Amino acid sequence: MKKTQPKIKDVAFVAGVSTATVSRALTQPDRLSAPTRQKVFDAIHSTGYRVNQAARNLRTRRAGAVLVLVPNLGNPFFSAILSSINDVLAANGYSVLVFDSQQPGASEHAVADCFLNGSVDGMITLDGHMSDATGHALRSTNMMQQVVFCCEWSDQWQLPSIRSNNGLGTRLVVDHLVALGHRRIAHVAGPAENILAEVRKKAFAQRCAIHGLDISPDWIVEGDFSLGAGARAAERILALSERPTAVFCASDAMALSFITRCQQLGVAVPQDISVVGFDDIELAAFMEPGLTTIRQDRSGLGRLAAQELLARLRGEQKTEGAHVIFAPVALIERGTTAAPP
Amino acid sequence: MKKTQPKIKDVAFVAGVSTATVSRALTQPDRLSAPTRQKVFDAIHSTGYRVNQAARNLRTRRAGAVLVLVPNLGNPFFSAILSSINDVLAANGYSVLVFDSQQPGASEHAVADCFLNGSVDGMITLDGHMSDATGHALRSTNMMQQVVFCCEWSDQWQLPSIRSNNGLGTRLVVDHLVALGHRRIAHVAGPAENILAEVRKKAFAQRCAIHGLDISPDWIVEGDFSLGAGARAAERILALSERPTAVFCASDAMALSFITRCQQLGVAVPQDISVVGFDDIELAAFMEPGLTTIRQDRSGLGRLAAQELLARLRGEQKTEGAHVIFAPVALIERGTTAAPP
DNA sequence: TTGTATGCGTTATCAC
DNA sequence: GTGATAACGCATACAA
Repeated sequence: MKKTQPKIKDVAFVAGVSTATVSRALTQPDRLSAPTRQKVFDAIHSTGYRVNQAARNLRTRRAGAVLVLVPNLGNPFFSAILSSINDVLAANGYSVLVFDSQQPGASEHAVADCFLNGSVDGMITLDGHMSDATGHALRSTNMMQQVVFCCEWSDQWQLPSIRSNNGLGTRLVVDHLVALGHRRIAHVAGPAENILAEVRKKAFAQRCAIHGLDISPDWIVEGDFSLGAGARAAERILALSERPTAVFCASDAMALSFITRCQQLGVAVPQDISVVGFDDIELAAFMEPGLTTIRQDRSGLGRLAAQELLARLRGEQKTEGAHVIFAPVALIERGTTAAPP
Repeated sequence: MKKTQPKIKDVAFVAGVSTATVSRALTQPDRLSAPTRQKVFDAIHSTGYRVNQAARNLRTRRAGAVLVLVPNLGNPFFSAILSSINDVLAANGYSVLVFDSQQPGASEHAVADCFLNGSVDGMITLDGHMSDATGHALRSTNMMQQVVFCCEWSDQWQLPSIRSNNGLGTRLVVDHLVALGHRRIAHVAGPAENILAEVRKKAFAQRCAIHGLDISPDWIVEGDFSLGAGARAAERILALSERPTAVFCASDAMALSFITRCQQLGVAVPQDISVVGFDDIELAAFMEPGLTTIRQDRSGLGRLAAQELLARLRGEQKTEGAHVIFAPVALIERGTTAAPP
């Protein structure tokens, strides 16, 4: 148990050099001669020295930390992405600061504060909504270049965005169902204000139109991606006089509870009605029947977002405005889709 | 777009006071007269001043940040706890730094570094394993008092621990099954080196003994809490010549996939075999039949851990060593348990 | 109650 | 290639 943490001065004394040299050994080892460099490293080792981050941050005006804004940390879909973001950033020496954007109280200004007080070098946000407070804070600190959207995005702010190819995913779903012979397809959408819900719903309508399908307004049900929403949607859709033969749910969670409610109401999946999800959460492969769904590359989304941000933090990425990178999606055919009854 | 962030000196100039007064207005407003306090606040507002965290941290030798160590961020069970930890800490002005302890590369020493370089004031760990590197770093920085276990824990390090009452939960399960008439009960455990797995397995054996049940060694199957493990366990248990009539799975994930595999193998739940889980994840209520399980108070666990740590950071909590707080558990009876065939 | 002056531990700017 | 030294922005002991 040491009295106190050794400082750079102590290392310099032990190594018989100046503090400047020790500092250089840490940040730009090439600029030192081999022997002195070795002396310094030995001294660092023998003293057990670690740089004081606060002092370094103060001097360099950097934070060595990145803020990740997650809407609902409890949602496993997001936490998987957070995990891969964390991997990449940690491997590059950045700390990851997490904020839950859904949390009522602090978040509104807390995010802005992180930039204003310099405790963060950049941000990856999984939340397509960006508050004005945040936007202004980014402007006034010239931080707009160090913000990356991941999964969700906002057209209001012209920022780089890593996202799944939602349009393609939706088209794969419709094409798959049409190929099976379905002509009456329903859609359980996400919440109206959500960009993903909007894009998928629009792509769904367009693709149906291309196939010449008539989609009744009753067949478009608004949900919120949650388990509860899927169950409620099932009740509404199964009660319709003209019942669809297939349903495209905008999330696996809604698809799962949709199917459960069907079973409870005596409707067989896929014999009576086909169901497709979106996400390919791990459970999709472990239910019976397995869930046909669109796989999103969650770890890829996180990794790409982290790499894009890293490039910007290094000043490499010069592209201005909305730079969109699409992560691949794929249709995973399992047991919840079949030919219509 | 300002030229540069205003500093405390600028505020002092505008308010017509000294920098010390501005600093005091921020940290101990009571010690100022009402009028000067007002002047300072006005100046802060008009200049758009924000404290520079790095400078403050350097001066106060605090970080204003807490490290949360999560084994597998992608696991929804942990992320739900992380969420409530985050809520409490954020509300108290602490940033939350997240680390994935399962991640192969950095984590081993990265955690220790956080303490050694002073970038963190304390830690909540959801991982019962604490590396020696971390332990020594805690010792040498006198940080042992600012570490709290949550969910999992380690008897090796005498530290405060917030945990569910795993023993009670397990007893509730056994009693429930026995009350239904079961005498042959299997257990799908967690991985051998996991403290939760160990505690639940031991409690299971003890409670079965109290009820006079003979538990065949074949009926204890080691898993790893994952979906894959539940399916594998089902295959093994259903193949036994002397098949149990009920199974207690140490996690809901294993229970889910256990049930799915049963269905695939033509074994009906709960008619042929009863299944109980542990955790009460959200999905448990949205499957058919609903999963009988032990509810853990995830948000409570996180909240209590955060509060315990906050008290220690404030220096209030004087209790030394292993201070254990049990979060309540409850048996949630749903549809996967019934009388034996 | 308020102001003055110093130092927190580093890095960057000069010299040499 | 290396050393002396001045910031970085804030909080606090001490004076007033």
